[in-house]
Amino acid sequence: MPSSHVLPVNQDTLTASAVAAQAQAAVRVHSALDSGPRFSPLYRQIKTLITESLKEGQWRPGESIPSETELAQKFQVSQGTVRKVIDELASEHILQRRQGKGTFVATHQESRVQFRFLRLRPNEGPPKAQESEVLDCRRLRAPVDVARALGLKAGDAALQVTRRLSFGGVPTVADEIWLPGVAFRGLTLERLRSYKGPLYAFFEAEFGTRMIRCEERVSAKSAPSEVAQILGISPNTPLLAVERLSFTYSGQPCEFRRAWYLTSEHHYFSEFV
Amino acid sequence: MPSSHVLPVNQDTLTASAVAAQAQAAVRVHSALDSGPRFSPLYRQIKTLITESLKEGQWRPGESIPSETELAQKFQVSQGTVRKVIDELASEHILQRRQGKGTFVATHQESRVQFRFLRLRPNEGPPKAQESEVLDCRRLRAPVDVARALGLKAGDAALQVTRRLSFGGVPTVADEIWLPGVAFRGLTLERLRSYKGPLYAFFEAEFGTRMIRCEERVSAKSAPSEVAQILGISPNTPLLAVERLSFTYSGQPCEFRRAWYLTSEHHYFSEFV
DNA sequence: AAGTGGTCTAGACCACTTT
DNA sequence: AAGTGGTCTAGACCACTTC
Repeated sequence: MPSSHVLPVNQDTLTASAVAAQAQAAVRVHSALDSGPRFSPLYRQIKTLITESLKEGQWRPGESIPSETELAQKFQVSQGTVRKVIDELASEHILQRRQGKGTFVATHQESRVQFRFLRLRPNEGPPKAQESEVLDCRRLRAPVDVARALGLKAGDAALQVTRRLSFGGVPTVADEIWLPGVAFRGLTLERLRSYKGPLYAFFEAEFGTRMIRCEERVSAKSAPSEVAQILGISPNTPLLAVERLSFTYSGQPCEFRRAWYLTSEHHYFSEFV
Repeated sequence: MPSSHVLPVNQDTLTASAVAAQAQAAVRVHSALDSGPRFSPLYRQIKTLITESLKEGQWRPGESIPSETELAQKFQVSQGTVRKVIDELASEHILQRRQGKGTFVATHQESRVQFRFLRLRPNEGPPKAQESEVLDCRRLRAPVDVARALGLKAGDAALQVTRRLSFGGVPTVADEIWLPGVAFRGLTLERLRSYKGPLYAFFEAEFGTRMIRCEERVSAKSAPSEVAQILGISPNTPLLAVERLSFTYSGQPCEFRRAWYLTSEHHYFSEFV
């Protein structure tokens, strides 16, 4: 399995399928292990290859990837098979199709994306203007819980960013963001403050770390005094305590957030099907 | 082949209402040489027809729908077009495919489904056994806020169900469920208490109301005294206040819930991509 | 063996965008 | 006009389930 080339076709599986286009079964490499006839359909193999390319930054966020027909030729499969791959990646918000233009790598730069990860909505009226103040940014050794969340060893280098978010001038969120030190080498308070736009767009543009998925764990707690001070509220006000763990392409955790949401004028919105 | 991409009417194999719907779709001819009104692609028209059939209860939850080849014949399209429709409905959890067996109408009876709408997870360890106590069920006139949520007129008949949920014997959730009176005529405390299984399974089996999607709005509040009493906690304990609005096939709201979650040993889990 | 969903192909044409 | 994604077809074969 040559890892030297991601664009070139995986010789083992794909050229074989080209030769035996009619007899696909011949291509299906049953995983030589004894665990039964598990095979990977072509579109899965190709999805893996394309995901690898994205992981390695071969096509960067906002750029276009090759057309369906080009990819079909490259992988020696039909356009329909490539389509199925792109359909899936588009439904995962990893790629984005634009009819007549091409297929693009999704990015956090777009306005519609920014709202997908902002679950806080005003109880009434339209969304207010958001203001973000970076209070601090320091390089520390990862505490045990942070290290476990990020898949680091306790004591590894980590970055801690503290912020205050306000909506329409009202302080509403206080949070603490933890990042792995190695991936975010060179992050400073100044760079954070000078960047305009969403944090994830900053991460993706400046550090090549693209967040594609995240988990949140929410509970209700009384405001600790430090948090109450930041938000300008009285201690023991009930707040939402939101822990967010974000993941990048590879499924690697890339950010851990501990946030406090004031929900007197806002609420946390969640929809499911 | 119909180059106009309009469904033919096949009277034999369809119910009267389905035929009506189909005829309606057939009217949408691509009449325009110059950027006239948009017409739906075939698979959208077919998706609408199938959704209508589900709405009308032509195939009930848990039952199988006709095979892909049968549907393709009925609608006079290729199997691939039917596949695309079913793919979408399956991704929305409205249908469920089972290889070698057929395609089935999704149901709340299944264990894996029950967890999709239960966002409360233990902070540590595996999920504990859940116990549901129905405290009361009464027929009332809908208060203004409930009426607005459910799309009723204030004062319309409504049902109010109050419950207490416990996990591993620990009271954790107190909620109040509001249902439209007409759709749930005949619901009584006894029937609720005698039914084993998830509430949505009960609704779908006994009242033909299938919940397919819901929205939740979460905030942090101090426990009111009535709630504190039900949960056996001290008043003013911070709780999650969760308002849920559920929708049925047609997009019609069919349930409004006001719940209080104790999050000392549990948290509200949310994942997004 | 028959029936179901799952994968794949090759080719056609449509709609949209850019040149 | 050329290139892109979007829809649709007809047919093949595979994997899984049931009879």
